[in-house]
Amino acid sequence: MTEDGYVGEERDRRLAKLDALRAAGTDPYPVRFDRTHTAAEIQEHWEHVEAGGETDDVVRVAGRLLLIRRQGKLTFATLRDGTASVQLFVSDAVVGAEVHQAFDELDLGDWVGVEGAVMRTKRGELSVKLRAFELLAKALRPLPSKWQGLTDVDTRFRMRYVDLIANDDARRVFAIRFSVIATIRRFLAERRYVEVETPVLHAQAGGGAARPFETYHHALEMPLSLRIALELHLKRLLVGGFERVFEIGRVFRNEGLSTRHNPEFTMLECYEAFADYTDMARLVEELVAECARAATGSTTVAAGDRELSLAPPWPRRPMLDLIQEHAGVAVHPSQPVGDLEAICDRLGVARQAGWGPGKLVLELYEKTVEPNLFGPVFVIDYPREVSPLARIHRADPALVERFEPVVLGRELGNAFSELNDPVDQRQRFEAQARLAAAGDEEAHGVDEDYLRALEYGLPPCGGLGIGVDRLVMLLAGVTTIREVLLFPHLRPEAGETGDEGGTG
RNA sequence: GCGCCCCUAGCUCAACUGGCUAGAGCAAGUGACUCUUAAUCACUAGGUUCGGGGUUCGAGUCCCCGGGGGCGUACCA
Repeated sequence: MTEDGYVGEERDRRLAKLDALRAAGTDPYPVRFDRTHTAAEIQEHWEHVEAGGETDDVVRVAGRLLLIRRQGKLTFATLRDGTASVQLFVSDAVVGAEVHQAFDELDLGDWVGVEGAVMRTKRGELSVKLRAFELLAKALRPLPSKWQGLTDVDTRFRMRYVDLIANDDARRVFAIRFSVIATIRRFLAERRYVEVETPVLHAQAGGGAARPFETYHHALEMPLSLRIALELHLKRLLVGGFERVFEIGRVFRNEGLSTRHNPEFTMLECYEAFADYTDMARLVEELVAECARAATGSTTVAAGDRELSLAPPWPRRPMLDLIQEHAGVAVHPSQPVGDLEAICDRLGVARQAGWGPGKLVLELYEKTVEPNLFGPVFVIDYPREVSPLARIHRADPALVERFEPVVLGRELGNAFSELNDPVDQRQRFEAQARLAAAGDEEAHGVDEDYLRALEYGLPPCGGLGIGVDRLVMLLAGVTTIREVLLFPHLRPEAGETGDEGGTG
């Protein structure tokens, strides 16, 4: 292949400039720059300056050069930092032809630091009237088209740094992401939740239904799995006496990729002693509304051509009622398997041999109800069989106290009144182990240490998991998870691990 | 995994039914220009059409193999 990312003569030209700068005694990569203001601060503090107005207020600002408009003995340039943009006004009359010439040697994409007085041009653009400048870092590669930006999806994700330079929308989406995560931390801290970090490497993956990534510890000579959930360690901490804990952490699931699935993704899980799933539902609706307000300024988000209000309270709807409503059938996980199988077949819901009644009911819900739920809505009370970590429902032993918040036909998370009976938990684990032995790669075995912890006493508690990436997608109005991940998983580029640079 | 679609200059896109030297805008180079805003104007340069093979007088275009990506589907958060 050609040299990776070869960009033609332009790069050679800029490399030659580096040599020329060094020969002239200029370091193209100096060590630091003292700035007095960000671009946003300049825009804000000098907003009052009128068109054509000059000030004696000298500022030092640094950023990347995005546009240059040369106009004879004047040059206008657009400088952008992490906050905003500001125009640079360079005039022979101020700095002399020599400095102006040196400024014009800069290329689009270069990082520069400048010093000058704040002014506003006759045409009304707030500007820094350049007095001196310093190249802070030379860019060797040209920026994408200033007008069309970078649209090739593969390139945008592979070279996210360029995407962030070129596309306002990429920066908007990640600003929402950072705001959501900061809001979660603040929201939970205000409610006396403690943030903890638990292991990523597990001897036994558990806490969810998913196939894990397997790895190997050489010194210990043992296989390890990457975690698929945070749950079991966080509940151990409640045994230890923490009353409210949460973790925002990366979990890993060895499954297919799609617009909604990345092999690693960010999960929030939190657990609260003495609470149940009704408390967690209130927590979720308030948390999501607060994230929406903080990230977008509103609890209303656009959903295609409709508007979706996330303002609490959200309706609570039993799963079995919803199936009755949407599919027109009354089902219950205590019904004989054969009856439920017949219902699935009649409704065209695909099933596999060996599924129990709970799994069949869940499947009916997922196929006939969930895609049609605009939301937000809490779907409550799940079959016991498909919820091995949830407490049996106080009013119906075939169900558990569990809910999923559903928005736009997709679940945002999962929560229960946690199962804290160690004897019941052992039976549930053993049922899972039988599924695993029968070939279910998403079922897991008996976690003896977790059971031992439960035997020391887990207080009654509510637990919650939220897919943070999905929440960000919702608030940012994007439809693929890759848009909300800074570096989504991609196959390696051709030649990336091979004999790259064969011609270079 | 499976199905359908896409890959042309640094970026964004053209190129009829297989037909002349693969074009354009931006970016780049040279020149002009003291209030521009995607500055403008003139000129110049820039291509392994994703890679490999094949069919054909002739392939960006058709066929086969491979690579990467997108969408849908399955599983899930």
